[in-house]
Amino acid sequence: MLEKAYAPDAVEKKWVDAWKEARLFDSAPATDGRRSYTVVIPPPNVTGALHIGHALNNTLQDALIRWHRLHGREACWVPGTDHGGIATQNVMEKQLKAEKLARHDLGREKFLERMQVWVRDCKKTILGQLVRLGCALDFSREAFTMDEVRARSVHHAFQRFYDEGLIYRGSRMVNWCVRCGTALSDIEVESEDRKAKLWRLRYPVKGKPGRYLVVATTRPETMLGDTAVAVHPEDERYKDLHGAEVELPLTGRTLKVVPDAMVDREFGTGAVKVTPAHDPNDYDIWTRHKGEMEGPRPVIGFDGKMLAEGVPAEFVGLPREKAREAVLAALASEAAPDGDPILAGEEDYKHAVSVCYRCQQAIEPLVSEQWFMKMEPVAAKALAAYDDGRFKIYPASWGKPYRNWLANIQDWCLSRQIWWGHRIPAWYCLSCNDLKDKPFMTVKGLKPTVSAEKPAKCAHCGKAGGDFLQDPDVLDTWFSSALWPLSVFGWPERTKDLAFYYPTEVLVTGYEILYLWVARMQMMGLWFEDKVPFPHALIHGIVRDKSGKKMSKSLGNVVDPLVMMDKHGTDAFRFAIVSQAHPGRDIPFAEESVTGPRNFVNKLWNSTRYVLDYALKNEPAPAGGYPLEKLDRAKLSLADRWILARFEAVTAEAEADVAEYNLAAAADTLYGFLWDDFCDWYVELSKPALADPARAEAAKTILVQVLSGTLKLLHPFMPYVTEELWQALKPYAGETAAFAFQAGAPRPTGWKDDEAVAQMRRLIAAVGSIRAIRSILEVPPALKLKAYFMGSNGSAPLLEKHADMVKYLARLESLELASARPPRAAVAVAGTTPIYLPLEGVVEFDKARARLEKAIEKLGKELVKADGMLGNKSFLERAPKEEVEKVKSRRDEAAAEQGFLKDTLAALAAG
RNA sequence: GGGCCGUUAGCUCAGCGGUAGAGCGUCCGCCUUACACGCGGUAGGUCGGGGGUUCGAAUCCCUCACGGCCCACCA
Repeated sequence: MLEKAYAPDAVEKKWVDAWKEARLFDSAPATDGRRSYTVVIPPPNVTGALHIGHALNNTLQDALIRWHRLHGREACWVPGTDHGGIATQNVMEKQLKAEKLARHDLGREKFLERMQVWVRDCKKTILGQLVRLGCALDFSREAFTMDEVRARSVHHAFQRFYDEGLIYRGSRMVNWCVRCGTALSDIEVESEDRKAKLWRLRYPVKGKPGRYLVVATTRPETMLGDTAVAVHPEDERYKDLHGAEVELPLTGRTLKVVPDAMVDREFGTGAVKVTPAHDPNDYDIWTRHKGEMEGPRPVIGFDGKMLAEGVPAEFVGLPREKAREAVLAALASEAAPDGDPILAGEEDYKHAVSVCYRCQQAIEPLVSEQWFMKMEPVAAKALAAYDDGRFKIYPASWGKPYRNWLANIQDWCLSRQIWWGHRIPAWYCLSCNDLKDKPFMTVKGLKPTVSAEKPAKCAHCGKAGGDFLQDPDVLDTWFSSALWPLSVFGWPERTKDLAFYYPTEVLVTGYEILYLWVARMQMMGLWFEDKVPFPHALIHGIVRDKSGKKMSKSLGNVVDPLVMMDKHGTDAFRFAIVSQAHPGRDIPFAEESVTGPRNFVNKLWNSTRYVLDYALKNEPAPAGGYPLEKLDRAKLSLADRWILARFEAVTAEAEADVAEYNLAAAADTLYGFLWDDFCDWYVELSKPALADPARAEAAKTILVQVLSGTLKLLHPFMPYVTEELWQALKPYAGETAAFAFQAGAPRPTGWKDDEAVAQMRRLIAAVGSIRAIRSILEVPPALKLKAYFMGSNGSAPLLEKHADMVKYLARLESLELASARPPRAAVAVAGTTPIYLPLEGVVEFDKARARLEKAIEKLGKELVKADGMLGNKSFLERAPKEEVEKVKSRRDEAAAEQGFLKDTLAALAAG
């Protein structure tokens, strides 16, 4: 016997333990021909606890895994975590900072040791949260992007790309994060609108006294590194200055004036100072005018401070921001030859600043030596896979941006100057490479030997057993993430797992990492295995706070999933987020949104209590339970046939929704079925049926089977409560599986029955109509009324046949056929058939009038509309016949009902 | 500067070519023996504006407005 109320805590704990004990979610390659259904988790970074976005992401995956396991696939959901590169290193650096330490105080080795300890704890937290959320993960397969197996995958991939000439070392302008101390790839840079100033600087033109070239800049400190001034080739104002020279203030250096079409004549002064060492555009200008101007002159170092070389002593060593102030001060006091200051103006200006996606600090573009990967050939494969439909994105609207990104792909900067990550498997023979006291980033022409271990001999000089230095940098964390669907199955080894589980089925993730991760997995999978790693990607939105703002610690609007689970139960919380996860939409999460689902859990609980305690009276289950197969269709009641048909239809609907990854729609469909169809109508109608020995057996069977079937369909969304309830129903349902997970989905029963559905719909409407009248006219709820219907066609035969049902549901004393309209009666309708409710002495008629008039008016509008359509020749000729029929019957019903209401009104007035 | 998404009941959102829906909230009435985390009923929308296609448009096309996101080298 079930407790009176559902207690989530105890039940959840019970099943977590039982599932674990049974190793329920462990998977092995099937040998009986069953297909795999594989999902690899987007490995959370080991940066701390999971947030509500993870809860959404993993609930969706869990629902898919459980759904397809119920449908007979060999489901395998691979858990794991990501080492998380810069993000994780930053977490550790913050901890160190609290201890007044920097990573260099510890040294690389000690630092990494500490990281390992942190990672161990963090994994435990994360995996514990996933378990709590109910995730059906195969923990025997837990992987980490930096464990030994994954390291082999990474080294192998690097080696192959290097051998194929796709990975190379080169000098480029890269996005440098001064705070994180590392280069970043282009997609790790975000742009942020910031308030700034636009300053005007006057550069004196050489040989033309009194002539100045005025440049506009947001970064005056970089003027120290200027090597040219650019103007538009067609700009009349400056045509005479092409090839002229200007003097760079504060330094006395000479700059060339170069014409370049990139310059916008409308913006600023139409003249641009060119700093090829610190601006990507300027760098490009230099590449176009190499013979005409000096190349990059770096003035800002990797630490963000002004360099010594070529910088006036007063600025040397100043951080960028301070240097800006100092340079501005100097330019304001520095007089040009005409006596006026060099600094000629300042205006407010808002513009996009490139910032680091991990620390939001302004990016400093710097030229350095880094490892890059040439992406075009790899992207071409992914592009082809997308175009020919081997890879599909849900919702499809993400396809265009995805495609666009691949089509315009840039080389990928792979190396990071941090310690936490896969060390780049490149070694430098000290005979071939002069590395004495030089930062690798500045050494040109290095000759690497690529190898996971210290190489036996140099690939360049062939010297064996020499001294080698391993590249100090690590790989972009996304490089190992990109290999995830391969590496978790042991690739490049030809493992049985790889053969059975790869390619995986679907990748579920948020759109913020579509390029960073999804696209790269596609590229890697196609390049190495010639197969898409997953044919489908389900791209969900971001969970925001209830006002639509992004959740963030600094805003203090973060919702902790654990707290939600504690307060409302895991199932209610899961159902709340899934029902809001409409394809392609962000989710504004309000805690109140868990209330409905919590009530639904309660509803499920009590429906099952009804079936067990009330319908089955807690009697022991007969051998084999109450199978549907034993039902004699000819003996079923209308309600029986109706609920079975509805169940069949709803099952198909939910299946179609899930096939399109529209889990919110599936959840909604099942919610509505259980609550409205099953509880509000079938359960109510089963009460008199159970009291009737001729019908009791069928009612019991249908209650048990439909409810347990619905529980199985809901199990992917709310695993705990459905497990608990399904277990209780199991013997009655005649099921033998140990857990709901293994119980199999409801099979089609063949109970399609359009007639029953149509008839039931009619009777439900009739009951609704009677109830409405009772309620509006304030008939005391407990009072049973007499009712009469008339006619021999329309719904009359149906009412006659199912008078008991209507009587029970509408609280009628009697429902009989009458030959004449009873006096002083209100009227309800069943289609075109009137149901009269004599109300003499029961209510005050005045109250009914206003309401009747309103209803008559409303029906009048409907009639006008329907008549308009039916009077329209084009409609009659061109619309499908069934549509015309629909309108006709709608018109007839409205006309009939309006007639009854008018009669009623007249009758009331007469009284 | 491109591209995408959104604008539907008081709130949060479904629906996306055939009479406007759900949940929550409102209001009225009910402790009717599974459930007051409940039951029954009720009010509330010219589906952002304007054009067009169609027998018919919230749903398709164009355009405008207002939000939001993504991409892009305007100093």
